[in-house]
Amino acid sequence: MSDTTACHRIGEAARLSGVTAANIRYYEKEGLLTPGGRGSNSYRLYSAAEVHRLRFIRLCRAMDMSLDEVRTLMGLDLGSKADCDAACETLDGHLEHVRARLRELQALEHDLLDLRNRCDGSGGHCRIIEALHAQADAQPRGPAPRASPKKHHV
Amino acid sequence: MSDTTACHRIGEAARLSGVTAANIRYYEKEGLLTPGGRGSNSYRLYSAAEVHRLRFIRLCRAMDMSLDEVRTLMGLDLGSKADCDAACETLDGHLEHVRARLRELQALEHDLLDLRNRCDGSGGHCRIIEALHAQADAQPRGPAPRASPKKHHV
DNA sequence: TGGAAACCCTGAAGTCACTCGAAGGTCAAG
DNA sequence: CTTGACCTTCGAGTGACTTCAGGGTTTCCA
Repeated sequence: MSDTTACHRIGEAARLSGVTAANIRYYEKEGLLTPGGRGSNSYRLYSAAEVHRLRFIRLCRAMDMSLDEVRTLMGLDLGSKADCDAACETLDGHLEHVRARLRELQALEHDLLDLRNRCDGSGGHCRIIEALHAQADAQPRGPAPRASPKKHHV
Repeated sequence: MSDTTACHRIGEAARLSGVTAANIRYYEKEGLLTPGGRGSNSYRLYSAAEVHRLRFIRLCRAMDMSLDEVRTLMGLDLGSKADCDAACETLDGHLEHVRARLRELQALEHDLLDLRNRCDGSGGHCRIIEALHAQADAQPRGPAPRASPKKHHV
């Protein structure tokens, strides 16, 4: 099952998978897709299996995995115990990362609301900017305040 | 109060503000910091006020604002009604963005957990990869699944 | 006093995951 | 025969950094 079913051009593959055409070319360049067949006009052609692969990638990306993680995941063998462990590990790492970010954002929302509530919109002088400055002063000096200035992706 | 109190070198300013030295230079290059005084050795020197400004930036970044938003916010005048409105608008837009991201991440966590629970670690064959493939197949074809492949920053 | 470690400088390039633009080739409908 | 939708490549741009190369300076300890 390689090129017998290769029938979609890139635009159609894009519509079917939800990945833009430009992005599909990018994934190919990045080695997430093996450069499949081409028509006589040198247009790229995609089989249903390749569209599936694209959808798989999009799904992983929607889950905020890095392309590296996706590459790892896609290289795994369903039957192997070692590969199962690898998949679990990837997922666990990922889950932790998502949760950390979730905690950060919740704290963030709280802070932002707090800040927002300082302005009654009545035209009296604005306490928002004032408050931000005060907070900056109040920060003791710790290495990261609460939402760490992202070093990780996302 | 300009250079009478300019006493910290970049490393110390970094420690005091929680912004790395390289990052401080970057902010200066980006115009978020006015290029303050230099010592006879051409080392940058930072006053307490400048350290404060750095902390302010870090706080905003920790709240996931873009440097552009920070620039806007820093240019505002505390007394002006128009500027107060601008601050509120920035904050509101920002709050909405944080909340949207929060919703996405919650859905994400759910999906990841779901996926993770498919592997009991018992050594039977791994259902995680299988499940991902199945999901990719099940995806109807919509333009974005749930967590939109980020076009916004963060 | 000497020399190593720790600090500072600049400018340029690398990172990630795209996104956009220019300049062109191909194809079906009207 | 032209119009417009599609496809091709390559190169550059985005944001917010980080890292590197190749130097100069300062500080500390023996």
